[in-house]
This record gives sequence, structure tokens and C-alpha cells, in this order.
Amino acid sequence: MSDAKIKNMEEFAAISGISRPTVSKYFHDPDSVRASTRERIEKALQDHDYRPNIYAVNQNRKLTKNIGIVVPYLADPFFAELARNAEQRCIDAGFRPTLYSAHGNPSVEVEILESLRVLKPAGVLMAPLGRSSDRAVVEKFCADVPTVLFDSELPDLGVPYIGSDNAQFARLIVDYLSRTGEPPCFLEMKYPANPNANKRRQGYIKAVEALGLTPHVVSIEGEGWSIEEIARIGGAKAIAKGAFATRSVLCSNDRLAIGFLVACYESNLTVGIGDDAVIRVSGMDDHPFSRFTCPPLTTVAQDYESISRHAVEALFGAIEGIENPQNRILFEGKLIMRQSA
Amino acid sequence: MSDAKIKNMEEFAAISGISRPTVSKYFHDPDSVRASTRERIEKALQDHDYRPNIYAVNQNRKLTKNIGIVVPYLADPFFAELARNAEQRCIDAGFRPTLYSAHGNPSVEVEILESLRVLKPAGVLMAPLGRSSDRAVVEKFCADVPTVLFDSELPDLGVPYIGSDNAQFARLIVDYLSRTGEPPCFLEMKYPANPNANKRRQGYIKAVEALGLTPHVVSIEGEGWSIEEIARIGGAKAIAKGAFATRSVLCSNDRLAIGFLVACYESNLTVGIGDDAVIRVSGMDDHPFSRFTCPPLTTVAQDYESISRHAVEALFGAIEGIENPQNRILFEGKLIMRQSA
DNA sequence: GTTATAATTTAGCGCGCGTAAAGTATTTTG
DNA sequence: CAAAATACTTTACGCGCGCTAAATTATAAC
Repeated sequence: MSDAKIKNMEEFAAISGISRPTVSKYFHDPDSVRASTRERIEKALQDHDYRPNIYAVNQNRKLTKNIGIVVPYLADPFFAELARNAEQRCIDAGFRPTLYSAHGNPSVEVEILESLRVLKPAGVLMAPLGRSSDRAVVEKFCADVPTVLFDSELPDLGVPYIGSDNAQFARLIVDYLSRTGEPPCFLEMKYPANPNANKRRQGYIKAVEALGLTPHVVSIEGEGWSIEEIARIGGAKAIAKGAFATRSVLCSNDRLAIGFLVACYESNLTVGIGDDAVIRVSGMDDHPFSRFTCPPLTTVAQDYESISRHAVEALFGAIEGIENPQNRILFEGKLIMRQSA
Repeated sequence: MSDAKIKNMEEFAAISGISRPTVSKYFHDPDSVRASTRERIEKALQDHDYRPNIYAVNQNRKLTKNIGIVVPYLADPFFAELARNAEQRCIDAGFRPTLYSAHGNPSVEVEILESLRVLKPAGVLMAPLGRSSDRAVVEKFCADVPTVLFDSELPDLGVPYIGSDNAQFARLIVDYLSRTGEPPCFLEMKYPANPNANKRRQGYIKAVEALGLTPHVVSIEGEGWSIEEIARIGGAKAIAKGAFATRSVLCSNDRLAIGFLVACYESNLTVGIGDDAVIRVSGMDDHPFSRFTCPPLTTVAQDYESISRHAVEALFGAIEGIENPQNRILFEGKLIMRQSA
């Protein structure tokens, strides 16, 4: 490795003995130059370590290779995993993904989108905050930048959306719980941040009624993203009030369930399917931590893999200007049976 | 808001009635132009919505306003929180932070650093993978780019480091546990990814011996970042073998403790400080999830706030070329008493 | 060996902005 | 009110690379 620092593509081209436009072509796509040329460039690359100035490149290319990945809350391992998955796929496709978290804050979400405009990304993968998102801003952004939404949908936006079939989630676990014991009550936040919550409640009600049973929905107070804490407090209150008509509780998501497990613990209710257990608790999502609760949480697994894969593919389609007729794909969940229910 | 899109600073300068270089100065620092000039620019800004092309700016500025934040594992909420904290501070200071996760993979960590070179960041805040980091690569990077390390130290690198006082952590909780019951055994991974683990073990041994007692270290198999699962499996084996000499277990970190709690659950050991409990479990870090385990986890809280604040400040110092004589700051932990011990 | 085709070279403009130097206008100072 | 200090404008160049058209060369096909 020579120490002489290469200043620009001109210099590197001279050293490698190839003209600058050809070198430029090589960096754009190594297969676009003749094999013998490619070898000469790569040989020069080995002992001179030159890399094109990304700012000059992006200034002149019509479209950058940047991709924005926006999630509502990165401190939630669920989104961290989704983001990681999507990130890797973008890298593999030769893009430069950048990760953004709204930290549960709508104004931060707006700032991220503004910041993304400056970056002139080829496309954006976005899991919106949901109910609290500034719909007008998101809508305008989607009109200007190829965007695919995932996890949480903003209805009638005309933007591709990849998510889960929340009704199927609810049906799946309601059937299981009812088949193996008492039918579940449904625990949810009264004002959930995520719009999936509404679909899950509706799915729960429908599934229970389909079995000829009566749904019981328990809605607890609290707003924001401190979901476990909200469930712990609200769950304990609900338990004390005797709000649960059956000895089985389906939580709207795993984070609620995790908090509710603590509420049960602190209320001296033994959770599980053993003989000594007095209540069964289950969630939805298969959150990364749900297998490490005590007892491990029975839940419905989101299809992380399929969601991220199809979201990225839909984005690549959108970047290439493909009008996707089927721009709304929902994936089914898988029942994960553990000891909590 | 006029619809006429402004193409560049030239056009915007013409519209605002100010010369381009002065407008440029304004964007670099609004206070560097006369108040009357500033007002005219800001008025034009209101109804024309122009923003400088970030690529053209970065191409010409000696130093970009980019800051890289690198963590070993973003799906760990502990790092997500630290990153979020640092990110906000950078934004407040007018920088553009970008978040990177090595996903526990040393080669990804190397790729991140390579990718960061291209971005020509003003500085980088990095929590290395630790033992598995490519030391030579990190060292070279730190020599080229102002960098501050945090959370996990690479010894003798001559790079500013902000972290926790692991020995104090161990002393704090050993004293507490010994004072309120049997002295703890120490549970750790045999080959921990994070170098803090070694300091914590040493701190544990020292603290126990200082009390005139005998340390008991239980090292379990398993490598990588699936820490909870490793602890669940290894913990169950250790329990079955009767490896714990006392009925009190101090885990090297909270994620280990979370996994070990599951092992206890599955081994029918009741954890806690109640009359029916047979074992006490505690961790270190005050991981975001540790308050939602069953029972809630007693632990030593890292000083997130101080660590991120001082790390960012040290970075700003490094960016401005300040040779920091005291380039190694450790923060003490705070005992968090919950029901597990 | 000639022709067709593909790859490369040459030459040069343009992208949007930073920045320096020199000149002009405005404000401050005594 | 003149001189000095400050702020601003004008002019001009450079950054590193994308992109294109025309000219040239190398390779493949016949």
C-alpha cells in the first residue's frame, strides 16, 4: 500500500493507466467495463486505496444511493430487529441505508422527514408513529420521495404498505386460548399509539363472537411509549377491580403483556398453564424479549423476515418507478406456545 | 409559500436581494450577518423554502457537520438508549449524527468504520464490540478521525474513553447483598464479548475478599450476543449441578440476569426476598427491561446521562483539537433495589 | 483481412457551493 | 463631520465527479 494519498479520480485514473470516465464507469458498475480493464483498476485499487468522494458523486448523480429507514422507537427491540433486517438488505443491494428513530415523538418524526429531504434519498422505508403522526407532512413526503410504509398503516394514503394481518393474529390466539381453556379477555391501551391496536381489538371481538362467546375488552389509561409501565400500573388496577371476566388475558401486544406479567406478579397472581396458575397471559408480536419473561410468553409471531423482505422489495420497485398495483401486503402470524398460556 | 422551486443559492440570493456569499455566510452562522440582512433572508426563506444542497456544502467545507455514533448492538435497548441520548446532544449542537450498529459482528464494525471514512465525519462516538473488535483497524481509525470511545474500553489506545467504574459497581452490590443475606456467587460468561465483564469479576472477587469471605465464580459456556439465551441454558445447567455455593447470585450484567431468571423459573426456584423465595438474583446496568422482570431485578444503574453527556463533550473537545489530558472518565453506579434481591 | 461492434479516450461543460480578494456601502467612533 | 471600523457585494476560482458527444482503438464476427 503506497502512502501517496490519491486526491481525486483524475489522479487515480492516471495511476491505473485508465481514463477517468472509464474509472467512473467502473465505480458505478464494475461489470460495465472490460475484464482486462477491470483488473487493471482493481490492481491499482489494491495498492493505492482510493475511494470516490461521496459528496461529489451525490451532487452530480440524479439519484443518490441513500435509503432512509425510519422507525417510531428504536429503543424497542422489535423495531431494532426490523430495522436491522431491512438495513442489511439495502446494503446487499448496493444502497446506503441510514437509520432514524422518532423516539416516540411526532415532531421528531417531522424533523426526520425534513432532514431526509436534504439527503435526497432514492427511497424511504418508514414505520410511522401511527395515530400521532403528522399525516399531512407524511403524505406530502410520500408524494415527493418513493416511500414504503410498514408495521403501521396510515389509511388511504395511496402508499405501498407492508404489515401484519392483525385480524388473523387475534383469531389465531383467541381460537387457541378458547380451545385450551377459558376464552380470553382483551387488554389494551385506551389511546394506543399504534393503529394496529384497533384492528387487533376488532379482530378479537370478531373471533370471540364467531365462537358464540362474549368479548370482554379492558382498556387502560396512559399514553405514549412507556408501554410496559402503563400495563403494570393499569393492569394492577384492573386486577384489583376484578375487571377480568375470565382467567385468561390476551394483551394487544407483547410489551403490554410484559408489563401485565409484572402486575400479576405484584398482585400475587400465578401466571401460566400449571396447576398452581390462576391466570393465563398472552401477547402478540413475538417481541425479542417475550421468550425471556417469567413465565415465557405465549404469543403470535410477526413474520419479521417476510415483512422486511417485502418492504425492501416494494421500495426497490417504487424507486424504479414501478407502479405497484398490489401495494398492500399483509402477513399472517404464527402461534408461539410458551408457558404463560 | 410560492411554488416556484428555487434551484440553488444563486437564485435564492437574487430573490432575497442579498449576494450569494452573504447568504452562504448566513447559512453557516445566522448571527454572522447584520440583523437587517438576516431579516431579509429569513423573510425570503419563509415564502420560498430553500435549503442548501448538503452535498455541495460538504464537498467544499473542510470539515463536515457529520458525526458517527457506533454501537455494538442496537437491538439491545441499553445501547439504543445511550445512542438516543448522544444523538440528541449532537443535534442540539448543530451536528448531523448518524447511527450505526455492528450487530455484534466484528466485520460489520470494520465496514462501518470504512463507510464512515467516506462520510468524512467531524467526529465519531464509538462503543466498540470489545474483545472481538479488530483492534488495529479501530486504532488506525482513531488516529485519522477524532473519536471518543464509550461503554467498552480498548486498553492503551490513547483515545478518550468514557465509561463506568466496574469495580465500584461490583463493590456496591456485593456489599448490599452481603449485608442483607448470604454473599453472592458471581455468574458470568466464560468468554464475554464485553471487556467490562473482566473488571466486574475482578471487582466482585476483591469486594468479597474485603469482607473476609470466599468468592465463587460460575462461568458458563456460550459466545456472542444472545446473552439471555446463554444465561438460560447455562444457568439451568449450573443450577442442576449445584454450582452455586450460596443462595445469592450476582450476574455480570442485566441481560445475563434476565436469562438466569428464566433458568430459575424453569428449575422451579422461586426468586426474590420473600419468605417463599430460595434464591436472590441481581444484575448490573439497570437495563431498560430490568424493572419489568418477574420479580423486578435488583441491579446497579449505569449513569446513562453522565456517560452520554461527557462522551459528547469529550468528542466536541476532540473535534476542536483540544488535547484532553484527562481522557478517561469513569462514572459510579447507583444501587437499584427491587424485589429480586 | 475486412467489417461490425463494443470499449475506451479526449475534451469539455455543469453541478451547487466555499472561499478569498478587492472594492463599496454602512455604521461607529471621537 | 471626517476617519476608522465593520459589514456587505462583486468577481473569480476551485472542489471532485457525472455526463455526453465525437474520435479513436480494441475486440469479435464474418
